[in-house]
Amino acid sequence: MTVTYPDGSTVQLKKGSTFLDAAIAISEGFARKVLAAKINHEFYDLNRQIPGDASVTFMTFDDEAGRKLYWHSTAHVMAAAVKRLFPDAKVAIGPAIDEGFYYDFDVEKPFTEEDLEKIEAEMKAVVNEDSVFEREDISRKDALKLFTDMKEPYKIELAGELEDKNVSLYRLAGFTDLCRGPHIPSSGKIKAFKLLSSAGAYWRGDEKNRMLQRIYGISFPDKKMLKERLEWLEEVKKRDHRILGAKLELYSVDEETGAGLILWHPKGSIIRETIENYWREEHRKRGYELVFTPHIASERVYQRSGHLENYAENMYSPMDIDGTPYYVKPMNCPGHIKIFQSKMRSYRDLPIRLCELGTVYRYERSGVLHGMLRVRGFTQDDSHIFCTPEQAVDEVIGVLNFVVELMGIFGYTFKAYLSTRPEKSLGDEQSWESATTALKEALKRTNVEYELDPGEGVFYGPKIDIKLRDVLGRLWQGPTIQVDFNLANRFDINYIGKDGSEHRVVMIHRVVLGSMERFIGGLIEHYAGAFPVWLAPVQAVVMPLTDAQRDFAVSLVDKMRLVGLRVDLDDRNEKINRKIRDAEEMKVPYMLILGKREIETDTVSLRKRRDGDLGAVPVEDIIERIRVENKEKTRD
RNA sequence: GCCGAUGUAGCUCAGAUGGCCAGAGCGUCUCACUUGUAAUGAGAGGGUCGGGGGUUCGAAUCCCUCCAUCGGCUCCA
Repeated sequence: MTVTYPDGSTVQLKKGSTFLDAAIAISEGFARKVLAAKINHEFYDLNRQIPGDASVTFMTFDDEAGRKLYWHSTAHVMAAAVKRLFPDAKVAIGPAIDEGFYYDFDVEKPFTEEDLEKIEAEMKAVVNEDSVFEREDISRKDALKLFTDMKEPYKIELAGELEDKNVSLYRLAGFTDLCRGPHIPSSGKIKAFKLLSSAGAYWRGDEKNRMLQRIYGISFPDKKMLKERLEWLEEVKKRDHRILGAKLELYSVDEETGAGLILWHPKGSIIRETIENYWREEHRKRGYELVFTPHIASERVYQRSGHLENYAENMYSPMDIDGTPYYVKPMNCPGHIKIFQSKMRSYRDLPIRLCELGTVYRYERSGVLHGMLRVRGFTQDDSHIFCTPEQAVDEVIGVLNFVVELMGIFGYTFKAYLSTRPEKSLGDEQSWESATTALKEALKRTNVEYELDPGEGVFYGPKIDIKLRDVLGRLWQGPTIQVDFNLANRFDINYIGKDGSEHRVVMIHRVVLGSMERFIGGLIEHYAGAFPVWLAPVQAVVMPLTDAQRDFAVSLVDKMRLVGLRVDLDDRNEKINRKIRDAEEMKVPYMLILGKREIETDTVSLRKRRDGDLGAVPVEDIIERIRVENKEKTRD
């Protein structure tokens, strides 16, 4: 038979040859790397026979599919180890995830740290045995009987739901699992792995179900890769905004004040204020109008908006004002709508772009709170654009261009997702169709690449989600652009058209930063606390060597502050080494060292954080340098 | 909310099996030193041992309960 490789070359193999044979035909070395094979979109284990003439693609750890099956296979190894150590454990599911794998088990007692170590040791044994993954195709009926005999209720449930008449089983080291496959040929292919954590997880993610114990892990074909991965995790830990936020005195959360409520300290406030000022400027430039709306509103408006119907579980209990219940606002939309409706609007007035740094409060379950990233009170950089249907595409384009520019300033790249109509949703098919088309058109015309996220839209309209990629390659929820039919209808938001009659507006809801809390929390990690000059709470510290330079230092600080720079004086009775160390620890971009020599020559010894000594520089040049970076928003 | 872990000075952490006034380093304050590119030295002050309740002659240590934090599940700006 003829096997065709992806590059178009072919090889003749005798009938009954396996995929491994086809890989060996390329080279022994390549065959060692190959994990599984694919014909069209169907995956095959390497030891399976090639069904006939075919175009075969091989998967290795270098491609995503290969990594996933490698990790998934490691999950099997882990399950085999767990079953050996805990024969009563019931197995649930064990998929690969973006970075690694997990397996859920139903056990009497949650796993402890020591258990994980034991499981790791047992996994090593399974790997050393170089156990082969054996596939068996059986009827669904037989599978059900098998898992009933094995007393594996979760597998019975899963097998019972499969549509196919036949299902596949995989056996490894005495452990039999219901699994579609494919797998790596044998457990010996796993060269390096580590179990990372265990935690409770509901069966099928539903809190009404029993809680299982999930173990997370990661594996690699090379010890070095595991080491790099563990170092990466260390780096993530070092950048944790909760640690850096405290160390750099940016914010705190206080138990007595309440969980999930951010206290912005002076240094954190400077960062926020700087971003907010920039944000306001950029919005005015683009024809947005800034507004303020109240923090509380009567229940009537939330009845009308539908929040009490659809969003009540995220809203706090009302307070009584003269017999009427009032709610703390969970969203800014009603306020903006009321401003729009305060007078008749002509098509000539549109688009109207109202924006607000609006602080909202939402109930979040205690277990989900997380530093600045998940809080109960936060300020959204919110905007609602009211426009005609014809203007919608251009408005979305405007927002996308805005996003591109703004995210570039912070050094983020991003990925866009278009979420379409979910099952539970409002509005007619035509509205959804035209709004989704408008979003697509805008993405196309701005050359923003996107992925489709079918059925992931909000109930009131389709949306574009933009995920930011930080320096460590992690994705963060960023800007969102949503078309909202619901509110436009509920509030009956109209404009007078050319024809003199009323028409429904198109309402576009969007945030660019998301919320100040989440955005800045993310920025802390993105920059590892070392904010660029324009955002740094302290841009420079002036350090006199001895008291003799103190007066000169004070006048230098004053001079720099006068031109708007954020400068501190470190005139503590400490050695210069100490002052430098402390400023480096606080991630201050510039250190200005003043000694006798400098004063004589009207220079300052300039030191850049992380880079070190830059030598003596005339005072004016230093001021200019920092001013330029401040103005240009230069990143390190 | 659920599962597990954790909570000792401003910070990082010691304090087996319950037993004299609860310790260290860093930071803070005071004094000395007047300093040349990542921690000068000495001294002093600082703790309801997360809150409440209980067991005990005696609790930071054991039990109950609440709160918060951390890792997840679910959800989300």
